[in-house]
Amino acid sequence: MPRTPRQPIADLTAHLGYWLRYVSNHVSKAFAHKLEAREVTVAEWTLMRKLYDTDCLAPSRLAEQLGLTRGAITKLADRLITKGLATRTPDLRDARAQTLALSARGRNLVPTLAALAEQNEAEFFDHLSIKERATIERVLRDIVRIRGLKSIPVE
Amino acid sequence: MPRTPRQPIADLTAHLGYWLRYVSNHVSKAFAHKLEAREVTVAEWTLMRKLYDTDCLAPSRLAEQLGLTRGAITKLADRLITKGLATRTPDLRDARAQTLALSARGRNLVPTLAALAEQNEAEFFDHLSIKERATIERVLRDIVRIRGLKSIPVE
DNA sequence: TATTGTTATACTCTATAACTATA
DNA sequence: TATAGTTATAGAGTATAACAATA
Repeated sequence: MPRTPRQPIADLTAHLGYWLRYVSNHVSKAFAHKLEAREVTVAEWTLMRKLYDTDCLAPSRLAEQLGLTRGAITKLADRLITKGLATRTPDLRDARAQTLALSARGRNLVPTLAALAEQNEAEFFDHLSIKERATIERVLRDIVRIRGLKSIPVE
Repeated sequence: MPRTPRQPIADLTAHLGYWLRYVSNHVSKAFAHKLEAREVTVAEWTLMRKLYDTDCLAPSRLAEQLGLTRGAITKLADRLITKGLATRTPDLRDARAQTLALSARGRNLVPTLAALAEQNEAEFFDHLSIKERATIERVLRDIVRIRGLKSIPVE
């Protein structure tokens, strides 16, 4: 049975992008699995982590800083509020504005989740030498800088 | 206004997992954008790429090799078939079995899409030195090997 | 009974666009 | 008219579980 001739093209595994994605996907999935027991998703964690550092923030500020749309922030915030991990309060000076913050429970949970993040990091990268680690971090940071990448991804 | 004390925890950007995900997400998104003009998604491309190398394959084989469920393969295959890029034919020896293959049009399209993948790769990684590139690829491959990662991600 | 594949359902993540209530 | 936020809708990506046909 004749078939259309196959033009030789590069092996997928010849691409750095392939390996990057392969490993990144697994690291993320493993982290998501660790978060599951706490009923928090990776995207929710990102939002919580940001609020932990800033105390409180307007949805539009969060959208900018996390590289998401305002609608996406609303949805994530809704879920965190439903779970009792965050609060939404109206701004007194501008009736259009809202402020998002962690609830006490949410704030208390962050160190625990951060420990899971550390554990995940260790599982995947602890065997690397200091030098390897430095090279990778530098190269990845360079790509972000050179390509002017915005938006913070989930992790 | 007193608030719950903030326990100091590691900066997100101290994690390799963070940078990996950051860059990987952008590389993938840029690739998805390139594929858009051809009306193919990244997951569809992965399937097409696999079929290009194997000529044809049963859904269950594809599921194993791409690390997806059979249901997911059915859905992806349905879309490719709707677009005229793949075909599904019953197996003559086992009436339960099906065989997926690229259509002539699908097969002809693969080199074009592969060129887009190359272009994407170049945009993000061309500035790396040979040594940097080798280090990263080796480290990522090692992680896959050491951690025994399965499943092929999209890209 | 085990296997192959499909279907039904659901959920996360994210976007776009329309809409509401101010400013 | 511009801005802040929400809501509605949609679609990719993926999973689980139930199911039909066949082995």
